[in-house]
Amino acid sequence: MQIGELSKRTGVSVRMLRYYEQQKLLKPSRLASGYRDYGVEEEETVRHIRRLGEAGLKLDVIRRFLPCVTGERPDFHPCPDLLDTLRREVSVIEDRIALLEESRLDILGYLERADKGS
Amino acid sequence: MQIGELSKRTGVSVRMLRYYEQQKLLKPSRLASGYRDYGVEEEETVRHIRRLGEAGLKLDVIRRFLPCVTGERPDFHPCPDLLDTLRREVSVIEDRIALLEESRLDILGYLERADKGS
DNA sequence: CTTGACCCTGACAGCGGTGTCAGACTTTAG
DNA sequence: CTAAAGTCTGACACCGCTGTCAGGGTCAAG
Repeated sequence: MQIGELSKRTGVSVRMLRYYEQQKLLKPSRLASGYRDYGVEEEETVRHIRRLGEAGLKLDVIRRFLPCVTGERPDFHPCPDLLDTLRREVSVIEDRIALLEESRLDILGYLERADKGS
Repeated sequence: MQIGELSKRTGVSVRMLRYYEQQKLLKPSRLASGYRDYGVEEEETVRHIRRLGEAGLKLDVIRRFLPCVTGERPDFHPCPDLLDTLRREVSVIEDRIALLEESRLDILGYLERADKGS
């Protein structure tokens, strides 16, 4: 599968797919033409990247984490500092969720009042 | 209260407090010296800004929303497009929460496996 | 009066991420 | 063969946000 196809399937721009490769998150093989050639599993990998990125993980953290997520290296023995990073990341995510829920209520509360008032 | 004090109380850098003003989110009065002079209620306003910003709202959206949040204008009659923006924002926030929870489980799941494996 | 802490404005720079453009090559369809 | 669509690399530029620095004023304590 080449890059345009993967882009369509994942909704991630061609630009960003190339960027992910530059950041060593993807390593597509190349056709004789030089075109990138992605395997089917890369589609799922891209979704993982998006999810984790959306959660606020920096790409360099994702890069280290990815082999575990994709199961590419189930035996992967991460260095303790990655584990620490991830544990910290989890609590950051949890804080973030809490904040989002507060904000959500802020806005919903206002919308409700606005509905009543109109 | 001047800017350094407000910064200490809110944990928001002096730089950002000035930036918020430039973005019309705060309008402190000025002392004869030209120093900014914040009222006590601004402290709460700043926390609101942070919460909403953390939730992904852009400052220009927050700017329009703020009068409602602070109750500065409880009678405020927002234009419908602000309401639309906010409704959309709520669903973006909800999507974001869902994503965060997925990511959280991704990471927790991995950490658990790593603990077992060690 | 001097010193140090605080404040002012304005500019520059960086972050991670993203779009876009130019110039060149490849592939596919007509 | 030709034209259109897809791809390649590399660069430039912007976004929102944030830090930092320079050059200068203000204020309170010694």
